Amino acid sequence: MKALSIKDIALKANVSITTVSFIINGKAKEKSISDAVIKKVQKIIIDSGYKPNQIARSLRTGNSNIIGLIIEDISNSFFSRIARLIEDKAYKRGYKIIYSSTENNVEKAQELINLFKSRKVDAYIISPIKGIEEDIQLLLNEHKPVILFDRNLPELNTNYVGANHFVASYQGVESFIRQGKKSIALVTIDIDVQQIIERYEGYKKALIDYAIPVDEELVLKIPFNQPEVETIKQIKHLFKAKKIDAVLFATNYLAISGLKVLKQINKKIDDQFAVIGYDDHEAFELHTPSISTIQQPLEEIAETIIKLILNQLSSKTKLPDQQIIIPAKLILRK
Amino acid sequence: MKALSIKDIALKANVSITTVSFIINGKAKEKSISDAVIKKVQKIIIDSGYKPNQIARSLRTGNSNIIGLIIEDISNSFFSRIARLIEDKAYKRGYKIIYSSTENNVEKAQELINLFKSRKVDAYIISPIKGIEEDIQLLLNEHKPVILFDRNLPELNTNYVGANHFVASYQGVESFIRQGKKSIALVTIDIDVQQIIERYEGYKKALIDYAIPVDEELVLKIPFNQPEVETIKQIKHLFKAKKIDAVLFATNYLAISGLKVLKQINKKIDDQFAVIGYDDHEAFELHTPSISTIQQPLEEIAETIIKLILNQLSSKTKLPDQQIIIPAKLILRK
DNA sequence: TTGATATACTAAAACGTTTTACTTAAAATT
DNA sequence: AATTTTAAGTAAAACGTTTTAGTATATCAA
Repeated sequence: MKALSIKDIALKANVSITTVSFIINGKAKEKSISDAVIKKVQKIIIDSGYKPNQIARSLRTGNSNIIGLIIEDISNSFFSRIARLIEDKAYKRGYKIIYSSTENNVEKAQELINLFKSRKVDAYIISPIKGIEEDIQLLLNEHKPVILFDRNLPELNTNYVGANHFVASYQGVESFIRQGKKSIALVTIDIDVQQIIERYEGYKKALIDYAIPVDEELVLKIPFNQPEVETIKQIKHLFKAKKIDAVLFATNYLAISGLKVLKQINKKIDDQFAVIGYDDHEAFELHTPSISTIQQPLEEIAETIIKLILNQLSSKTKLPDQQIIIPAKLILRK
Repeated sequence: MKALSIKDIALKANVSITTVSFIINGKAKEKSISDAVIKKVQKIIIDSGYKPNQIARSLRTGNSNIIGLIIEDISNSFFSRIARLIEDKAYKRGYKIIYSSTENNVEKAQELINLFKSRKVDAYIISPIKGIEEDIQLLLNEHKPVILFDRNLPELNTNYVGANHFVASYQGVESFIRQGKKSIALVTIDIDVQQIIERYEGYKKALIDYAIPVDEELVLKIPFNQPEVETIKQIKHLFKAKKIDAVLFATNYLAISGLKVLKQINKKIDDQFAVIGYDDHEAFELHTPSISTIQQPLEEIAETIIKLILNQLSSKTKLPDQQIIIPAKLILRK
């Protein structure tokens, strides 16, 4: 049983395909189709359950009403939450989102961009990784709206929405210092992306501003994409080797691993030892004691991204690029 | 700068479009195209960076190498983890996944099915809700492979992959009873889907088998989709109103809410009070004490789903429907 | 030498839309 | 009465592929 086509509808209504198309696309008035015909065709469409073939439509028009979302890993709660928010907001405005994970793998990211490109998505929301600058530049050359988020690629002239990681990280460390901490560790990730570097810079700047010597041995850079057991081993080693009274984790999964270590070595979080996580996670609030964290304003980030996209899609001329930095919030928990 | 088309390649190579198409699709040998021509065309394709337009391809062939995944909520870790696994496995076999959340909203689910249908996805993986039986039946009528997972719709003749919730729930309660618990609560969700009902049935059966009277007041059915504050209120009320020594939560987010309540009312999990969650969650392991849980074998579920789909896609005849029930595992933690 | 078969390739239809550039008749304007 | 404008619609091209049904030449078997 083949699906109905516009031809079938035209046949049934005894009008031309063109007329049906005009009616479907709301151009009936402007193309001076009579009310009687409009009514008749609309009734047939409803009764028959006809749905236009979007593939044919896309082939003809070159667009799709679909926005492609490329993220690092959908199973990370930061990304899945933001994906959900973006999806909701886009949906309300008549756009669908399709998303896929890169796993921080350059080839996979490139393939995804090509997949989305060949599917003619109207715009791209990308949490990028180093190595895909050229591929993104190609999108920009084709005048496709591209919004980077979470991580910026400064060499690219496009839009970016992200949190102020430098300030957030600075404030986290500052709060440690105000509690009288002196030996403050940073567990971060060994990857050359701007937002991670900013977190490190914020950490360093705070120490310097408060005249605390920066000890590089207190900075643990976890290799990217390594199995969690390894990460746990390294964090455990740091905690044992150095006398530490506070630790800032640069991502939520590092913090989760860190909390597992604390549990394993039976080290308590208390007046002697403080922890701040990043990006929040349900486990943080629930933990005993609750874990303070640097919270990115997901709702606001999602909203900003969607607004930027829609502005661009509705404007015929290229809008100026915007770099929107949204403050992150330090949530202190006891 | 328009994208290259097959026509451009044909022109450059001084051959027909047909020849190029055969070469692209690996049919050159079978269509007896000479090696020299194959080489020449392939070189031009590589050098020019030509990528076939998938939309045109889909329009012509009616398929897309894309599998549609429809889930309840991508921000729920059960779904985001399984989405990630499915994505990985499909990707390795040359299929892409596009996914979207229904939020348990019938209309949204229907729209998504229509979206995917109009995008000509080759197969559907659906975590269904009541009310979309007809829409799914339409897919089946069109002979599209459909795999339901997590929840079954028994009135539909199609494939299903899910965990054995009845047994899992039974075993959870049984383990409570073996610990000497008598007043065992179930916090579940008020929704008419099979896998949730099974969890309730397993709970009841275990109590009956061990001659413990079933007290309906110990079963809290949380309305679906209500804000978490409400849920917390209701659980708090249950814990205060009744003398309870064990509680089984029927989903991971209910367990999370329950743990928040325990924290708020400062009730400890210890020899006097036991908790089992469902579907696992990073917070469970990290919690002090760690929370036991009923773990669905995500990896196995994902693998089974993909296998079923690929079998169907590669078979010309309709394969018999399969209902695959995979045991869930009770993970006891201290 | 003739008909069959293999080799090497191609023209054109088809997929289902949108959109441009018409046509035809009626109404309005001069 | 002749011309212009408006109303109501339509034919056909175009989007970029895949695939069917060829064609033309060379080779082979009888």
